[in-house]
Amino acid sequence: MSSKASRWTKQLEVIMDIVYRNEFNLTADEVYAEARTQVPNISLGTVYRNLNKLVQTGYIASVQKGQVQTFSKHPFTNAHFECVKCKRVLRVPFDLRTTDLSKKVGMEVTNFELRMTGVCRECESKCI
Amino acid sequence: MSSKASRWTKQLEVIMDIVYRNEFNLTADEVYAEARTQVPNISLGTVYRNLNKLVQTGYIASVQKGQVQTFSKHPFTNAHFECVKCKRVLRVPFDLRTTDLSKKVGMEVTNFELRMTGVCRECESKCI
DNA sequence: CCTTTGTTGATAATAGTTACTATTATGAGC
DNA sequence: GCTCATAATAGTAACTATTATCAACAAAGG
Repeated sequence: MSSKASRWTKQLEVIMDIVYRNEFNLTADEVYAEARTQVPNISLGTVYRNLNKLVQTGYIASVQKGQVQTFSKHPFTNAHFECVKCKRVLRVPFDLRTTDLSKKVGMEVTNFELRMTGVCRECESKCI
Repeated sequence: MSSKASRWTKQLEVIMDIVYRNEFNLTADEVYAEARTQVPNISLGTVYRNLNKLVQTGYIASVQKGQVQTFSKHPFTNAHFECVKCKRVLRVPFDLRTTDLSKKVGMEVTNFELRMTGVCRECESKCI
């Protein structure tokens, strides 16, 4: 149990709400832009702080895309294919469960991402 | 086939060699430090340029760890568990083949990484 | 040779994220 | 409600990893 009491702020609520209302992965900047419509002078640092807090407490999940961190309410179904040529990241369907992974690694997996790399169909056919 | 001819330079060779001699994933900085012992005035930009070139041609693989990109000769067996508390990244054994993945997604998968997140055993027992 | 063009080193620039600090606001106990 | 300790905030600077820029260089082919 943590020794430091966590406080429920307007900002935290707004950020949590944005992630939960959204179906897809959001970057911190996207959350920031959305949050500013509700709390005009909210700071980007606050957005990062609260997003990371929510990840650590397990309320939301974080997935790395290239060099940017993204956040979503979905703690699963994250399989991506990244093209080494055009750098695009494509979502691909994949059935893999956190419960199965937890058993395999012997630790509680709350989220996962399967990131594959290669050359996408488009670049392959273009012979870039 | 590419239209621009690629040249085999001393720097490219040194960088390729470093990655191939090493069993584990290296950051660009680590490759840079090592490369400087052989080519004292090599530039960090050159290291990045060549590492990315090697990734694109498929000679080496790149795996994202947190916010840093790492490079390795292993194009497979990349399963990691990242703790959301202590931020450590642990390697975990996992059997998953690129050939099987290629079939599933319908594109040639040259490399993949299964990244799981959760709370590691140590942090779990400490109740941080 | 001489031209073309890929590569390099040095450095500036960028992107994403975190750290710092004075100020504000939350919430537990009165 | 009011007080007070302190967590959280806004604003901004700093930091880290990576990429872009560019003059100088070097290899390959006529």
